Amino acid sequence: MTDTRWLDDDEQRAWLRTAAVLELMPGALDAQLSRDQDLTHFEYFALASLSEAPERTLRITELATMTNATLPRLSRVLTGLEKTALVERSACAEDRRAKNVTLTEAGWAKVVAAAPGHVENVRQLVFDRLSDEQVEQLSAITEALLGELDPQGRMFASSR
Amino acid sequence: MTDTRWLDDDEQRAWLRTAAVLELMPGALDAQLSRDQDLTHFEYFALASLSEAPERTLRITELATMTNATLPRLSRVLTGLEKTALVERSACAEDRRAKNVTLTEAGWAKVVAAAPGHVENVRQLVFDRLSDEQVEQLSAITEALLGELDPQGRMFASSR
DNA sequence: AGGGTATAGTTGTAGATGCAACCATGAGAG
DNA sequence: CTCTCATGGTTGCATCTACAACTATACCCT
Repeated sequence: MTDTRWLDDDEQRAWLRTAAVLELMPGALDAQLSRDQDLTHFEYFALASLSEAPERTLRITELATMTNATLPRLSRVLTGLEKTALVERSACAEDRRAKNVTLTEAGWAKVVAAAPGHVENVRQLVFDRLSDEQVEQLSAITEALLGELDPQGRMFASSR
Repeated sequence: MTDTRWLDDDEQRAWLRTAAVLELMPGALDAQLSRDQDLTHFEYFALASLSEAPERTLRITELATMTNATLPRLSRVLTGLEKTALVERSACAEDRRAKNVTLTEAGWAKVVAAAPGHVENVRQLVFDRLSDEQVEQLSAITEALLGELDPQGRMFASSR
């Protein structure tokens, strides 16, 4: 048990602000999407992930990994999205334990409808306030953090 | 309704990474605290906020503002913390609608016990991976974001 | 004073989420 | 072959959270 290496003033300030952003941002993202499109940010992210997959289809487990969801959570969210006909579950030929989820036409239309408002929101919340230089810095910083948070790159299967 | 200003490649990359950090960090913070101290990050943050207040006491509403919690949520969390004798509620003399929450001795001891592990965790997750320059950049970036997310500085009553 | 409105806090209730238990299928060892 | 163990997915249950309704008190205006 060694002595604690406390945060110095700069680190302290950076952390307090980061923690505040961490606390506030999810609500800001959810607010716009649920107000305008009756979607949570998680649902949007899941639909968007499907929309970029080949055949707009993924294994449930694969989607869970990409969205950092537990399987039970995703299972119930999919049940909800199935009720509004945005996705469909189907059996998986290669592995009969598994299932595929596919984005329906209505689901695709939903993503297309939701994307502009979401992007506009992200712009207002983030990019309108940052210089080009800061965007680069943010990119490098978050990449470094993901080295610890997500060493396998689970949330970046497609984008790497 | 004007055309959407889509994100360019740099912005896209920065946002994907930022969204991933936003998704993963809360779990990483909660995991350490609940494993080692049987506290959620929210509970820790509330206790820590009380520990820095004058008399280790705050109005419930004030604490709710500082922690970005709704009043019902905070009310129930306080009930839990009261059960383990980490805080105490008491009537407020100046306004008989209001109540004060005070950190007990046991609550103070809990914060003292929890802080080193939490700081160590934040170090591993964040500062060990960033250069001094990047810490400064992160500070400036998050400050800019809070300008939109928290224009009143609600989460920074004490630290500004 | 008296009435209307706003604020502080708690509680009812419904929806979301995690953990653990469960069922079905697959993969490997003998 | 079949026994054992691992994996994919769903469901039960406990907990957490938000929204709305409610009580009590304060403030304001006449």
